[in-house]
Amino acid sequence: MLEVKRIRKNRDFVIKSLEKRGIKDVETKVDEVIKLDDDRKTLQTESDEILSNINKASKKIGDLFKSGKGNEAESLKGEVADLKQKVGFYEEKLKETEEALEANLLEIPNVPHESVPAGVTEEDNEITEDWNGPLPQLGDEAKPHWELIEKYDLVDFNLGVKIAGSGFPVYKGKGAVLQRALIRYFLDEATKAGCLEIIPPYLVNAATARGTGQLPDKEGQMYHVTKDDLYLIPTAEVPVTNIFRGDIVNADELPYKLTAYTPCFRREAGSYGADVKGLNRVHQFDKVEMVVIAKPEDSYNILDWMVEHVRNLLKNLGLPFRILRLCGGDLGFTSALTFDFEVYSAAQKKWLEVSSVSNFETYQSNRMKIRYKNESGKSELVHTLNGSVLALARIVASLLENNQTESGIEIPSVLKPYTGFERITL
RNA sequence: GGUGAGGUGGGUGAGUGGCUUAAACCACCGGUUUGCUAAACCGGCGUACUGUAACAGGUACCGCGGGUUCGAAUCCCGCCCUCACCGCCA
Repeated sequence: MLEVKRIRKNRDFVIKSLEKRGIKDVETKVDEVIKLDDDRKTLQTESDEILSNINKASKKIGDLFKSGKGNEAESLKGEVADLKQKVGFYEEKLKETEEALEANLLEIPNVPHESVPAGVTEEDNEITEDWNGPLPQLGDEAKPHWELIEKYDLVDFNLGVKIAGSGFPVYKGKGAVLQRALIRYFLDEATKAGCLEIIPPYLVNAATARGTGQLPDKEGQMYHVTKDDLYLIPTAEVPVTNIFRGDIVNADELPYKLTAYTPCFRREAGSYGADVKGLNRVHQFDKVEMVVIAKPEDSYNILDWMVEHVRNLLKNLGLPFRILRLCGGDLGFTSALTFDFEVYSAAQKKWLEVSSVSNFETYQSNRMKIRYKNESGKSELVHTLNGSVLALARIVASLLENNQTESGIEIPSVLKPYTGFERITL
């Protein structure tokens, strides 16, 4: 959530920036927060003063008893009782105000970065880098990936339905090996780029889900194990960023660059049609994620660095891709700036989102209280960033479609050391 | 799942109702001394809110939430978590 101090300091700028998201009544919401914060301060000051008087009186009572002046002590007790009643009232008010303040803050999304274009739908996203080479031209006999999968027996969706339900693919043979090869390749590249590899828990508690903002905004997106009150992770971002929840990290060690492979579980309630065909949108998919904890002054350089990392992966895989700067309306609730990567899936003739690289600035770290000591020794919130490097299912879809030939599916050369085979054939 | 023990600052760990303003030690930072390093000595060393031009000052925090009391780390109740042993088990 946003920092109240920042809202107070830059009220007009915050309002103007939030309007790029196309949400209503921004000004009202912002001013409500400021008003509640004013109330909170007043109440805090008043209740603190009374508490201070109670503390003084209590000390005095102790002294009076010790020096044998029991009578005076008894009359003081009466005064304290009055004060306690009064402070009870203020404390209750204070608690209500704090809760209202927090509830209001949770409803305000992150302030978009100045470079974010105003806009409502994905049509308004800015293509910052379009594919300037030729798109793969496939012959008439070209098949979409769900037919290729069947032809070469790489993934079995029906088996997944039998075991779990729709949207839970079962990878088989070379399909499974290709999957594993991609995971290893992505992890190796992230490690080479300086990331520490993590294998986190795949189930998380509510506090963790709240930390990265999945709760309360995206509750319906996650699978919930009610018996133990745990959530299946929708992305490695959730457990990995929460490693630092509540910490004051060592400034000298920043930035922390982490990477993790995890399966990702998403309920995708309400999805239907061509969107969910084949591997386009599934309930369980594999992803390698990168998470960075950075000093505020470094975070946008790191964002660029992450974008460059993803660009290189896609280049090395030989997949046509484009990069989008998300507009205000399409930008995630907690993000300040997001670049999406889309690869072209030649048989479907569709662009598929395979990576989303975001800077959350202090929005997550404020909720999670991740801080560091700046040079003058003051605690300051860190910036958090994350990005997919990359999401597997759709990479596989595009790879199969783009690389199909009459004699089989060609494996990109960077993957050959990992797969151990050069093409997928009948 | 059963039984027991326990949760105190960055770490170890003392503290069973008011000289606790959380001891002491370690770690860390600064200083003195010093060929260098080390040692010794001195000082500093939590978080949040509030407050101030900046200091100062105030309040809260000893797992979490309630309660008793003029006063709670300390007493009472509930919850959570950790550890150990047993059972089951990759």
